[in-house]
Amino acid sequence: MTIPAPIVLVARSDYADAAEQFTAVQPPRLYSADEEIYAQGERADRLYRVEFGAVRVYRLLADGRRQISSFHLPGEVFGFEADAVHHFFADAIGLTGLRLMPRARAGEFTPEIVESALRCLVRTQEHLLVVGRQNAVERIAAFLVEIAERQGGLEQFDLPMSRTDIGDYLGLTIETVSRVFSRLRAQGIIKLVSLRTLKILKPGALKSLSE
Amino acid sequence: MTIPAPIVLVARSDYADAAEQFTAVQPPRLYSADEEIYAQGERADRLYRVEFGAVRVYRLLADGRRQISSFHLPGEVFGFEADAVHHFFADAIGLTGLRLMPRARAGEFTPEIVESALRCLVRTQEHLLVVGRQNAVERIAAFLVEIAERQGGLEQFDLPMSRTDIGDYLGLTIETVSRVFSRLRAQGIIKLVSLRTLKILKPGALKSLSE
DNA sequence: CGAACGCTTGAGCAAATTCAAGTGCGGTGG
DNA sequence: CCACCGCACTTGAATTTGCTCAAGCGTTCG
Repeated sequence: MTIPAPIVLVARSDYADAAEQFTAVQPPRLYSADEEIYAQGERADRLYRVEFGAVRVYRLLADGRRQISSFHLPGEVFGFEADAVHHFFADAIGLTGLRLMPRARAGEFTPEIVESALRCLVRTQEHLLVVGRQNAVERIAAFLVEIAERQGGLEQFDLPMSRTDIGDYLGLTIETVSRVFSRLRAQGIIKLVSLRTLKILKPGALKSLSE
Repeated sequence: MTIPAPIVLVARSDYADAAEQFTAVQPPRLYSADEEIYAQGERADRLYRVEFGAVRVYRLLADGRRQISSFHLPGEVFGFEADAVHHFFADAIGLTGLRLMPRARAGEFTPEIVESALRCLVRTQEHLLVVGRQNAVERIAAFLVEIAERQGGLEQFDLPMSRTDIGDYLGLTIETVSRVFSRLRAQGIIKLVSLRTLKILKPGALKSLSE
């Protein structure tokens, strides 16, 4: 089969503006802890970039069960939707600063933004493997490895989110999260400097637990 | 805060070509049952549109556990990756025809393709809720509703995939899938015309089971 | 200083998995 | 055309994992 020539999208000079909208000197919009950024059913006409703090994107069942589909840390872009309406909720975990950027239709994306969306897709698909096929210990290990890497690969870092958030991200209850943390601590694999500050003592052991 | 003007990407005349590459008269490439379409680690330089048949996209753990992140039915586009390398496997479920389309970098997408990718993202995130927070009955019900809708909303339709595939999509074992099918059948909610042909007798009941 | 909230820990339980037989359908060959 | 074979699926029993319910701890904040 013959491969046709690549498809090329060419930008107008708006491109430069697009990049600037995120790096502009204007201050980010502030959100306090647990403040809603958007809700399911709302009009989806913006993208967001995390300046500082952390964000959870989630969906709810009628009876209140919650699944967090992603956390977003500084530098990351979120808010992608297939049509004009949000299918998810998003809110700030702690005090958070976001840069807002308008979006209209799908074609009106810069290459970097499309790339962000694709990274988000791949990450979500990878997360599905964790939630669908790994046990509690593997899920927590994978989570810790992921967060450590996303925070720059340091062995000590802060968990911006609560145990409840972690459970709702990994499809576990808060009690199971707590028990696994305790077990990893007992095995000398991690150390809880404080409730929300974690130190990875045996990175190799943690990685092998996450498969 | 002032909202900057929308970003607009303007296409060259290549745009028309892009649409044509999928609808061209040349025959689709054929894949036999279980034939690999791409593998993890391979170079990702194409997109695929299903002409007929069905495709599974999945990931494996070292010990062979598998998570299918998506099924793709006729009309759907798949093969999106964040960088130049595939993070997943894809293969044909039965005899399948695919139209191939080259892709290079993320910016080189038509609006329709970007839209496809975003739909894929939303669908994956929604699937995460099913796998992370719903029980076996709810998962199967949600799966059947989803497949029925994607096949045009008919009450009778074929399941292109095996029970093993369904289990690996929903994060369940094949035995649990089978037991739930039997239970739904005993309750008169579904009827198995044959092993792979299913009729939904009580669509309302099924939908309420899927939450 | 006290209350509230987030977290931890324990005991019992339920849901889904594992292991182990069977069953039946579809395909192949006599 | 029928019988047989193999594989996918079904069903059952025992086991395990994670959940529910409940109590206690400790930190933080008013």
